[in-house]
Amino acid sequence: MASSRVRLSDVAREAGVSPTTVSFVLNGRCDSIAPETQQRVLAVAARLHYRPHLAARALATGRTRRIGLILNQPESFSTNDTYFSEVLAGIIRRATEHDRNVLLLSAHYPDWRSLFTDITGGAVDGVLQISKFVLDELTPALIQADFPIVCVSFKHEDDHCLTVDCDNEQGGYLAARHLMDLGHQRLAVLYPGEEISWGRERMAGIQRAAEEAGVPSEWICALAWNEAQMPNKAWVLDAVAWVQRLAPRPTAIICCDEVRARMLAEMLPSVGLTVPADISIVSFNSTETSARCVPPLTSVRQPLCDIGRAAVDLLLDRIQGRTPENPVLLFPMALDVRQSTQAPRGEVAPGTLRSAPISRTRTRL
Amino acid sequence: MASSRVRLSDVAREAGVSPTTVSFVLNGRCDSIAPETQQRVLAVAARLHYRPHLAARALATGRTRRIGLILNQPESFSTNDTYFSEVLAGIIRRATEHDRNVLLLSAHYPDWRSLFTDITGGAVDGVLQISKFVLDELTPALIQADFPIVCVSFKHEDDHCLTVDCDNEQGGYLAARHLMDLGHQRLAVLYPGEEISWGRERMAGIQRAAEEAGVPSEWICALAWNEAQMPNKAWVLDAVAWVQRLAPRPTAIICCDEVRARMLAEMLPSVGLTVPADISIVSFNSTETSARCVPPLTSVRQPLCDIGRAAVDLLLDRIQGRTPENPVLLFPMALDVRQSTQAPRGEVAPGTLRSAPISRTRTRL
DNA sequence: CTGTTAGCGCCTTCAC
DNA sequence: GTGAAGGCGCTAACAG
Repeated sequence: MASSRVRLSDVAREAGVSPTTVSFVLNGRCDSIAPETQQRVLAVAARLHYRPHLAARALATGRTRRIGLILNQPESFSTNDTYFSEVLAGIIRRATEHDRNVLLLSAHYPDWRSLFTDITGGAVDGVLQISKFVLDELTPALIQADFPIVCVSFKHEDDHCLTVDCDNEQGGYLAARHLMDLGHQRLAVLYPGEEISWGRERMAGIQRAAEEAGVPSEWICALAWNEAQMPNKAWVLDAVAWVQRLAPRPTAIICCDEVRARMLAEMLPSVGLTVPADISIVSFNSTETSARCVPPLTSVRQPLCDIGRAAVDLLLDRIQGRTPENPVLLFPMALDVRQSTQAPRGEVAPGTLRSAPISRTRTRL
Repeated sequence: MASSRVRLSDVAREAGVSPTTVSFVLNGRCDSIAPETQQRVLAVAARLHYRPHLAARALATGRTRRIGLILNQPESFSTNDTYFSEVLAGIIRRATEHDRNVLLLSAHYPDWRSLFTDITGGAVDGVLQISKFVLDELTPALIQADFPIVCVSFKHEDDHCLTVDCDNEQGGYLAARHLMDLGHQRLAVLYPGEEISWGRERMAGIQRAAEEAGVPSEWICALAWNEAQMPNKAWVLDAVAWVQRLAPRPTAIICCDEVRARMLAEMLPSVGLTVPADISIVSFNSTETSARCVPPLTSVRQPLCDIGRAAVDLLLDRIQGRTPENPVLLFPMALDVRQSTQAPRGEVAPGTLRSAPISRTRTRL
């Protein structure tokens, strides 16, 4: 049974029409085809269990109806960092709605060139890249080759590049502003450094809040991690030691990564610092990871699922040649206040700092 | 620039050889080609930035070098159930090692037929299916079409079907045995019912442990959830109420799902039951989800990443026509004892039950 | 050891 | 409204 594949021509012959007609009917180009003929073709196709051969179609049309998702590392999934998973869920759902499939492209390719070769060799019509890539050569190469690409949650140097991201500057501002409203003035910031766009931007927001509150910028101390590494306990331990060494000790920590924030919350008590009594913590992303910490972490939320969906939309537009008026799409962030933040003890009471109400409208630079 | 794609024939012409030669060189069939010619071809290909067109190759060879992963629901990722993510990480890594890509196939297709059409229409060379499918028609259809498929973490009716799974019966046994060794005799079991293979099997293991310990099977009470639904609080609340109504009340709960187990641990205190003082909990999977509960959950672990890897290996073998001697690959489970289990108060002391040491070698039926 | 040739299955611009 | 014909880029027999 099922000896050889049923082809378009088989359907045509069986229905007594030409291949063209069948192709037209099956691809919706049926404006110019007798309704009766359409019915017949459809019926025959169904009866024969005709299934178009995707590779043949792709060869003929130059389109695969597939989009690629570049993974910096397979562990992206297993860090218990649901950030990635939630964005992915949005991507998959939207892609499916558009009748597109998602091809996972692992950066664990032997080298970036072979990945580049596959991508531009017709594996997919376009790619989504989440997070700054470990293989720094790939992105510029794709952009230069004019291959459709959308950067998700990070900004490429080239402003021209399609991007979906959050307003990280605002996020940083929200976090710092919340703390300063509570009376905190000396802050420790844990972040991926200035190389990573969201690290840089969040820090900028934090500094804007400090300025606004009249807090000297030297009171904001920052420690950077290596974003190429997965979160690990050793680094967080070092960070804790670093915080302890600071004099005067900061009364609050802003940690730009959820997994590390949780580790932090777990480790601080063991060095005698109770959260939030002795030290407050603000985290980012606000997925369940934050909510389920002990104590539940105050966290800056971003609409992860929407980001995934928007990225797909943008990419498909680009693939179809439509250039959006604005290449960079920014989503707003919001603060989820939980139990990891409170006023510092014996510090300046809230309200004495010079600052405008947090709900004030702000302008993006 | 980059006007039109560089083709194989371009390389051939430029190198002064035939397309065949180029094809051979580029595909490793170079046993029969002068080393010098090879060098020349390779050099030209590199100079011209030649990149083979994947669709064309797929059309000619009938192979895509892609494997599909059928997702029952995009939410698979975002339930904070790292189970799926960890298996996926294994899959991706192994696939990449074999120079294969993973195509995500969402069950959110309009209907299972269109998914079937894509799959058998040459989108992928074979598929991995994790968890029993919501669309029950797809799997049998693929199997009947003799399309390469590997079932991961569930068993299809057809024993013939390639499967990678854990020894769930053993897992159930380990969980129950641990509790009974502690002195528990009345157990509540939360599971997906007998329809789901791992539910059925774990329950069988639990009952074997009960038998072995001389515990009457009526003392093991089970409540089934609907596996087609994502874990939700309402169900867990009902489950808690159900446990409370049982008389005599069980002293321990075995919950076959990690997310629900965590919810359980969170809700029980609110009805006056302390874990583990009043009631013990054993969970499954033992990912970070279990470890980070309050209290950390005793849990039955399975080698999730290895399962993913093994599934890929099995599928690729099948695709290449190699039929493994044993279609079903079972991984052993192990028990991670944490803080959610302890001896019941005022119950029979450990040791009085008739049972062999847990380390005893056991035979699979 | 290398070149010639004939598809792989579908799409699509043209005439009819 | 429908059919004929060429081509998408690569592979793999089969000669030579």
